[in-house]
Amino acid sequence: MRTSTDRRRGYASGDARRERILHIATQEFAEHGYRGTSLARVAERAGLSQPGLLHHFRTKEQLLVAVLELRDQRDMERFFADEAAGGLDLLTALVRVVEHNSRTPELVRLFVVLTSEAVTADHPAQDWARARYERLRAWVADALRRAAGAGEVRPGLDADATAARIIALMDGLQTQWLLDPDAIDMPALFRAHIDELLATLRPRA
Amino acid sequence: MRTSTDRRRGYASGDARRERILHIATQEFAEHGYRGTSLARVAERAGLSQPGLLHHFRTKEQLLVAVLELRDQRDMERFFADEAAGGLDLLTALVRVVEHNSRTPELVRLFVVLTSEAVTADHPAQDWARARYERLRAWVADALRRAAGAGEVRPGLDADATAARIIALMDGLQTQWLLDPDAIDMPALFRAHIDELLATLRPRA
DNA sequence: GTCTATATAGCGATAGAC
DNA sequence: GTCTATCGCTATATAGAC
Repeated sequence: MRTSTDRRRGYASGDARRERILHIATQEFAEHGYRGTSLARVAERAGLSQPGLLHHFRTKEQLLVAVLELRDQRDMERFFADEAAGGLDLLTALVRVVEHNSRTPELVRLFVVLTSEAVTADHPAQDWARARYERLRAWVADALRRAAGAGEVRPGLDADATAARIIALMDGLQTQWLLDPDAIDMPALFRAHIDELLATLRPRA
Repeated sequence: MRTSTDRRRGYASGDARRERILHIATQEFAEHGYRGTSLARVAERAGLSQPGLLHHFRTKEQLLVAVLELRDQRDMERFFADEAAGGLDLLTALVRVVEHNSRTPELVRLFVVLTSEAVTADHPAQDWARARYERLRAWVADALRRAAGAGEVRPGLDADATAARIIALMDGLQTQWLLDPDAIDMPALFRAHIDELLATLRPRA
């Protein structure tokens, strides 16, 4: 929460501190989950006291929400800066996303941990997780439908089902990969799936 | 921990109580994860005090281990009683597993929650989760290799990669399904994947 | 085998001074 | 905006009586 005094002064230090807190909180939530993360530890690593931290984020839950919002925003920027992939190009763009993910395990861990923690009772990230999946599925399904409309795809494809399965595969591979990175070549496995999918999707393939 | 006194008396009540504790602990771990579960609540629901609970399981971690061991054992019994599926029959058997899972959401939740919680730092279920995936992958991959040896499958199949992808899909669908059961028809989506896989696998398909 | 009582520690959040 | 001090609560685990 910025005050008008901050704003008059340019609020540089306030925003920098806020950013730093969010950065560290992201790491801690990824490492220990929401329940396993302690505000005192986040505060200590950010170089302020625990009540000092709660001056910027009134509750632990608000800190989590801020972390999730920042991540969603950054991911969107990253993807749409890459390209506005319509139709089947989206699938090869997703392969690049997975390749990028394999270089940032801590962010992958954040999503895996929080998404699954969210299926427990009364978890503050529940609505976020549900909405995120809905958005992802709709996004992939729409691209498939556009591809079908453009004749890139043989008719009879169930776009929603295919979208759900692509996302499920991405997620499932992430968990196996985080637990045993040497045994699981996540990008190769995902690429193989997309390649096979494209082979069956294309008309007269 | 049974004592010799229990054993002489037939230890009926002791074992029954132990079973009851494990049953309730399974539900609690599924609902709240390991970190979110309180021994006091498990004890209360089991009808004894919290130190009374710790008489049967010396630590919270040992209670978790006992729950996981019991689940693994029950699942094995269930599957191998169903049939000893070798070769490609295993894949249709997996479809039946997913159908069964869709009728026991709480057990699915247990695995989803604990497996993902296990990717956090210093989690007591980490070794269990890693070993379980290794076992599952080897099991599916071996069946695929047997199918290839019997000529059921066209040559050139990467059994390990295919196994990892099948399991990843099962897992990813579970998460989406738990968050939004009405939007995700988990068994149908998994069956569709297996059907397509079988179509590409069979020689001259 | 189970209890009460308690040790010990950590948690999130608030009050109020500066 | 940040601090110290503290409240109120919950947690796991132990001691010792019965």
